[in-house]
Order: sequence, then C-alpha cells, then structure tokens
Amino acid sequence: MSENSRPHVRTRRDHRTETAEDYVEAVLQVINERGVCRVVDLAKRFAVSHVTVTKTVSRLKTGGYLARELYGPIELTRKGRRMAEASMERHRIVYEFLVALGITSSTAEVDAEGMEHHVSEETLAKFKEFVAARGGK
Amino acid sequence: MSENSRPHVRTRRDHRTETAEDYVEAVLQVINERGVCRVVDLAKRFAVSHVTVTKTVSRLKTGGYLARELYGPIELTRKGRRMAEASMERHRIVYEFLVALGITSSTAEVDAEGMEHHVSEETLAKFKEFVAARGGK
DNA sequence: CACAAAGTGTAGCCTTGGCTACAATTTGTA
DNA sequence: TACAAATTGTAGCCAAGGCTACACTTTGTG
Ligand SMILES: [Mn+2]
Ligand SMILES: [Mn+2]
Ligand SMILES: [Mn+2]
Ligand SMILES: [Mn+2]
Repeated sequence: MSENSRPHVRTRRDHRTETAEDYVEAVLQVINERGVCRVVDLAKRFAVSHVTVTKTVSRLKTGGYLARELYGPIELTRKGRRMAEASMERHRIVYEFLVALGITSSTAEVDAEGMEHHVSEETLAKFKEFVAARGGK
Repeated sequence: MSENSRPHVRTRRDHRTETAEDYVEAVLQVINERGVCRVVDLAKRFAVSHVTVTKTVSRLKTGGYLARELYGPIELTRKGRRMAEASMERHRIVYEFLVALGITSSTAEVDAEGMEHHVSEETLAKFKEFVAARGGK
C-alpha cells in the first residue's frame, strides 16, 4: 500500500521494470517467429544499437530473466518466461481495449507500448471487461 | 511520422518529455495552492530528495521552462506555463476517463500519472468523447 | 539580537540506458 | 579452404535522475 499508492512513486517503479518486461516479451516473440533470438533481432525491434542490447541483456541475465553464453542466442529462464507471458497478455489486453474503443490499430500499437506498464490490476480488469462487452464494437 | 510511429521509439520520446511535463504541472499547481512554489514543495510532491529537485529545476531552467534565482521560488516561463496548462488538461482527461470507466478514484490517480505521457492525440480525443458520452456513468 | 530550525547549495557517488569506434568471432560463399 | 560479410564484444563516452553528507543561507522565535 503506502508508498506504492503515491502517483509518482508508482510511476517510477513502473519504469524500473519496463525494460525487463519489454525485453523478455520481445525475446519470446522473436523465438516464436524465428526459432532463436539474437542480439541483432532485438536491436532492430527496439531501434537501438547492438551495444545497448548486449548491455541490457547482461543486466537481465544477472537479474535471472535471461540466459546466454558468449556469441550465443538469447534465451528465457523460467522466471523470464513467466514475466514474458504475463507481459504479453497485459500488452494484448491494453491493445485490444484501445481498438475496442475505436482507436486506429497503428495508433493503438504505439500507445499500448507505453501505457501497458502503467495499468494497474484494477484497470486491466476493467479493460478486459470492456473488450468482452463491446468487443467487435 | 516515420520514426515517431515505431512503438518503442515513441515511448522513449514520451519518457524524455515526462519530467518536464510533471514538473511544470506541479509548479503550476503548487503556485495555485500556496502562492509560491519552493524546492521542498516539489520534493514532497514527488517524494524525492531536495537535491534531485534542485538539479532537475536547473535543467528545466536551461531548457527555458522554469525561472529561478538563488534561494528563490520556482517560477514558470511563458513556455513553461503553456506546457503546464496543456499537461494538466491532458492529465485531467485521462483521469476522468478512467473514472468514467469505473475505476476507483485513488487507482485512477495513480494510473493516470504514468499513462498520461503515452496517450496520443487520437486516443485523447476518444477519451474525451467517452467521458462526454457516459460521464456520470 | 541571537540562536535554532528550515531551506537550499554543492560535491561526489551510483545505475540505467543511450551512443561511436574499433576489435574479435562466427557464418556464408566463391 | 580462403575471404567477405554479418554478428558480437569491449572500451569509453554521455545525460538523466536518483542518493548521502555536509556547508551555507534564510527564516522564525525567544
Ligand atoms: Mn512496452
Ligand atoms: Mn512510461
Ligand atoms: Mn501529470
Ligand atoms: Mn505524470
């Protein structure tokens, strides 16, 4: 409760987990799309240099989310996969909510990428409800 | 268009303007509430140290958003006031949208603080529409 | 006025997440 | 098998935004 319920404090906390969430999610998607996930794949997806990806992957390896050996592909640990699945689900709900609201799919894609990290459980539940109710429109 | 329409690129751009938006908004509110805005007021509001506030205020002064002399109160420039008013308006709409959706006001406050920076013009317009339509419920 | 309390400044440290430049490795191909 | 291309690593730089510790100013109070 306490410190977590102060707006800016919660927002800063959201931002601290954002990179991990986006990375594990991307790794899972790339693996599903191409079999393995390499540094370049993430660099393209995030539009950052391969150096940034390498460094971030190292941090996430230390954090126990990713596994990787030198020059090898990027893999998800159990912990990472759990987070990836939860993130994808949440991301999907936010996206579908925006679409159900009448937002263009391309705008919904972009907005959802940032919004997803700031949606509480309570709000996510309402989003899901809304999609179920007026799903097609 | 182009680079701005790539999800992660847009999200990173949102984050670069986030601090400025939150600060000018807070300065305007504190001035309206207590007449003047001091470093301590912002430190309490954001729940960070006074040092962090001082440094950030300096940056925003350099950026032309805030005005301030040594040991003096924090003031808004024209540019800062413009941004503050736009940010407050957008923040308000996001908050009211969540409430109209059925979210608890305390949750809406917290979620809105992060979400506001990632809402496009298109989405903001839909939010406004939604509030107008089913405002009271 | 004098002193205490509150507010502010400054130095210096840290992590995250960006980058370029260049070196090394791996992979594809003639 | 050689060589070229692609990929990855490493060094070193930067800005934003956090912090503590300590010094200095300003403000309030007896
Ligand atoms: Mn995201
Ligand atoms: Mn954000
Ligand atoms: Mn705000
Ligand atoms: Mn905010």
